[in-house]
Amino acid sequence: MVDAPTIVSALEGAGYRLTSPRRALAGAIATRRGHFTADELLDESRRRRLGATRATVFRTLDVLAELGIVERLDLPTGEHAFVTCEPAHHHHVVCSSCGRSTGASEHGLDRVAEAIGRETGYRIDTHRLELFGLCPECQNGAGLVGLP
Amino acid sequence: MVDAPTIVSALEGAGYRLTSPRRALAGAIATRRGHFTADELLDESRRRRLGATRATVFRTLDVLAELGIVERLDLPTGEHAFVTCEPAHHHHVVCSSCGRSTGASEHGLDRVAEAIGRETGYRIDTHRLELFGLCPECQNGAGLVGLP
DNA sequence: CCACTTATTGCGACTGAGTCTCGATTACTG
DNA sequence: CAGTAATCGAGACTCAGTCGCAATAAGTGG
Repeated sequence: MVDAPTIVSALEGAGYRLTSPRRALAGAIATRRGHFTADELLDESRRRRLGATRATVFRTLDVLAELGIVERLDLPTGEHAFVTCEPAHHHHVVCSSCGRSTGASEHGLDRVAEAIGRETGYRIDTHRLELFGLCPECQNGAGLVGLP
Repeated sequence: MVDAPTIVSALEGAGYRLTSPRRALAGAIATRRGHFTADELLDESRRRRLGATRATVFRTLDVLAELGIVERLDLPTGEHAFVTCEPAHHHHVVCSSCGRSTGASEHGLDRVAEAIGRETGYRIDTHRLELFGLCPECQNGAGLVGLP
């Protein structure tokens, strides 16, 4: 999770204009705990009159993804979703019950990638690891509480 | 890569009917070296009169994915593609230049997943690792030759 | 070899995510 | 405070993927 001012100043720092739809979306994204889809964000924008239409939501998410503030995620169902990322964590662990998500550090994954490079002869540039399972709360039966 | 008879007998073994669109698609898929999209397959079906329409292509790919003969892949661009898989290899390495793809074995990835589970408290059920880079041929400048 | 049952197909309409265009607006710059 | 260029809204559009239904054909039992 990332807070709204951080998102806003990242936009500013990268030379993007601070328009009111962008500020509003930054706020909406900051409150999200789990992963979210573009459509969920659009719904929230309509319900709470944030003043961001479909095109703007997608454009803003594109910009934020480019800045590394959110990351595109492909759920096992094939849906596209987004998560906010903390800079130090490069992989995401997604709860398959409640949708919460958290970052995870490398834990030697680069060594795995290296070994795979040696095995296959490929020169590996990027990799993507997505993990799915039950978050601690859902393991305790707490389940789908407290999510937006 | 997997050859056509293997695909056909897998379908048969699972109790699916061996229809002519399915045989034709099995053949088309077997010749693929890299990843391919449903639409590319559909195009080939139309060009070579394989007698499989859009719905059939998608339905067949669904079945084959369920049988583990092909696997859905999410390219970094967000496109959905498929690759044929060899049973022992559970991850895919995709060439970002020519699209060729090959399988890779675990190389300790399950230990990484385990460590991440411990770090985050999640009970990890499934993971997905996709690696992107340059295949040996493209590193040698051979590039985009010989692909369908 | 024939008739029956039922999975599968084709067709075409439909859905829903994401994109594009373009005129209007508005944030920054000087 | 005016100018300019980025951004926005609205809505048409595209494209992947799905669905429903009538027609077809694959496997089966006689």
